Amino acid sequence: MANIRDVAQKAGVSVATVSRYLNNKGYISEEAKRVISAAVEELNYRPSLVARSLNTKQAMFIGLIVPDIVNPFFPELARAIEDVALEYDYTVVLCNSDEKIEKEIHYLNTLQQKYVAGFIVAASHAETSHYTDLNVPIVAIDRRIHPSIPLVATDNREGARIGTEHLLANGCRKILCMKGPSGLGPADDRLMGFMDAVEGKDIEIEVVESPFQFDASESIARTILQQQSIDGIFASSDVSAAGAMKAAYSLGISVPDQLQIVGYDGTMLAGQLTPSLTTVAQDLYQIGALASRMLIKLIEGKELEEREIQIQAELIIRGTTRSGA
Amino acid sequence: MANIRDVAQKAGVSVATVSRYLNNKGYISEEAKRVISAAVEELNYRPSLVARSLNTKQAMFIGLIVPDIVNPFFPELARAIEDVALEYDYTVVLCNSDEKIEKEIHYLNTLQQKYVAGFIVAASHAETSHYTDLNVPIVAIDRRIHPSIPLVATDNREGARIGTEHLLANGCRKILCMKGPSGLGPADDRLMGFMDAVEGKDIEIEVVESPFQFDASESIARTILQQQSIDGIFASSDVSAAGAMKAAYSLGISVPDQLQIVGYDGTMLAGQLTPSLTTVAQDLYQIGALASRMLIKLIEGKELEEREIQIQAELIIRGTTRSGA
DNA sequence: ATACAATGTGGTACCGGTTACACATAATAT
DNA sequence: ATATTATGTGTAACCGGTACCACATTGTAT
Repeated sequence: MANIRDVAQKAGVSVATVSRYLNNKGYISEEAKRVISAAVEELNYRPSLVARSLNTKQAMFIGLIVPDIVNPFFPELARAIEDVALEYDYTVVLCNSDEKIEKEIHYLNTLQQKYVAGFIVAASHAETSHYTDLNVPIVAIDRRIHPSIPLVATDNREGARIGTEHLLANGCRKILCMKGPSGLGPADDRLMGFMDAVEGKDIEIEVVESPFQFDASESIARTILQQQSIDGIFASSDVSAAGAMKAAYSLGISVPDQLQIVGYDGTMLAGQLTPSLTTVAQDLYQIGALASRMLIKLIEGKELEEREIQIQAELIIRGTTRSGA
Repeated sequence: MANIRDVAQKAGVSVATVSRYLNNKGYISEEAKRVISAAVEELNYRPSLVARSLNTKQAMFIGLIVPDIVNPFFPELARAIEDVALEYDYTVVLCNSDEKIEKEIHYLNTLQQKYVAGFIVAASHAETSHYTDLNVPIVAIDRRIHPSIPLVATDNREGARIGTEHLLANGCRKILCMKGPSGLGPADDRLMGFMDAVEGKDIEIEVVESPFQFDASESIARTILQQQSIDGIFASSDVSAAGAMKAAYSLGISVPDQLQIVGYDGTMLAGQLTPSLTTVAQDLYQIGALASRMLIKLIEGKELEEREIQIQAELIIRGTTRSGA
């Protein structure tokens, strides 16, 4: 593989001139451009990005830390981030944290040793000091890490309110709220939104905590559906809603006739279920894309107009509630 | 940030000794180890992996090229690859190709400029010259790229045969095969397996090509279900099967009573559908893990015992066929 | 005519590691 | 006693770029 000195020699100029040509900075004559371009072509020269990074102390990639890419919430986010990164010639490193603090720290360290340009993180901890004293730009998605760290997320409280109102409007009178893990910002916010909607109304409610996992959600829902006559479920994630649908099915409870269900997130999964799931959709692609653009701005040293972006959640009415098809 | 010279100075030794210590190669006295270790500790020194890569011409990461991480087939694969990579201190770069040859080439080039250690690729093309003359190790998953490139995949023909036999055993007499895009190795193999199973039997069949996408699959299935009295569907992917389930539901055809459906892949999606989908499962995690281990062997210059690994596919009987729950 | 900017180019130190080579000493073999 | 090997360490070139600085030349303002 040819290096910059080979190119300089072949073109009959100095390496400094070649470097200027490659980076399009400083003065270069048209003549020099021509000979260098020809030499680059002839040698099929590609600059070593590693050597470049050693100087600039910045490699053209960004670290994406998510709990688990298998959770259908994250692939869409990852996809959007990758699309924007590609546009700016960045490359995305995928890191699964399993919500374990040691894994987060491991990746933070390792990637910094590789001169990563920045991080996008869907964190999961109250313990955040390892994020706040980083010397690399970072953007949080979905969950707030710390007031000092820019965030892109949806208005979870409002979204949950809208979703719950929909159940109410459809006549539900005994509603189960499957809230997410407590301590997790969005889960708490969604619970608040749920409460906002039911408060002061003549509605029976039941709240249960359920992880963002299918199997656990199914069994939790099954237990409750067996004991009580629930006519509406507001689930804090599509995965939990899917678990609830399965539980209802296995108990012979028909959806949406006897039981109406609203999910949250607007993942692909929601649309692929049968009947398809009414859900409070977050525009996951947009969240990812905005976070990515934000991070790149920070990397480039630009100022952010807004440090926190709230996306509106939108109710998508489908087959698990009665006003849907 | 401290560098190796700082450490050497603080420890009162040369940089060569520090380097030997860090890489655990060559002779180092216990005394030297102690003082260096102390200096490293005190300065909180982390070696620059970029500087290291510039020498070794190899960065500790591997490129993963998939058509689209949003397709539920790939996250599980990616997860497995990442887990194994982590074990060996590699880091995974996620690349979505959208099945476009230019994007594949772009990533191949860019990552080589970054001294990527190797690639794992779920390719999608007949055109493969850009893969074969790479000077970096590469392993194919799911789809064969070229006889010269190691492969980890399942026995698609056999898997499809087993899946189809199951429909036959359950009494289906008019079966629709939703095959994948032609030209794609696994899709063709699965069609062959389907034919193997129905050949010579008194069965009516119908074959239609359908992409691995939910919406398209749904509308294709709906059209055919409206026109013909199908009692069994063998779909070449879980996503297509999910589309077919939705189509049946919207036409008022009950699954599995009037129509039985078998999917393929064994993705999480299959288990989360209602009723849950009988599917020919590939052990996606294992495919990913094996491919990852294989690639790392190649990177380390070791010989492979086998250049092609076939995983057996396994039928998981669930709710969309009658012998299931 | 003189000063000063704009344009263009080259030499070389530097980023932070690795490693070939030289060299010294201690232990073992002949 | 001498040759040989094992152990331990340092010097400096090198990986392949970037960028500071010096230096020329040409154009323009005073």
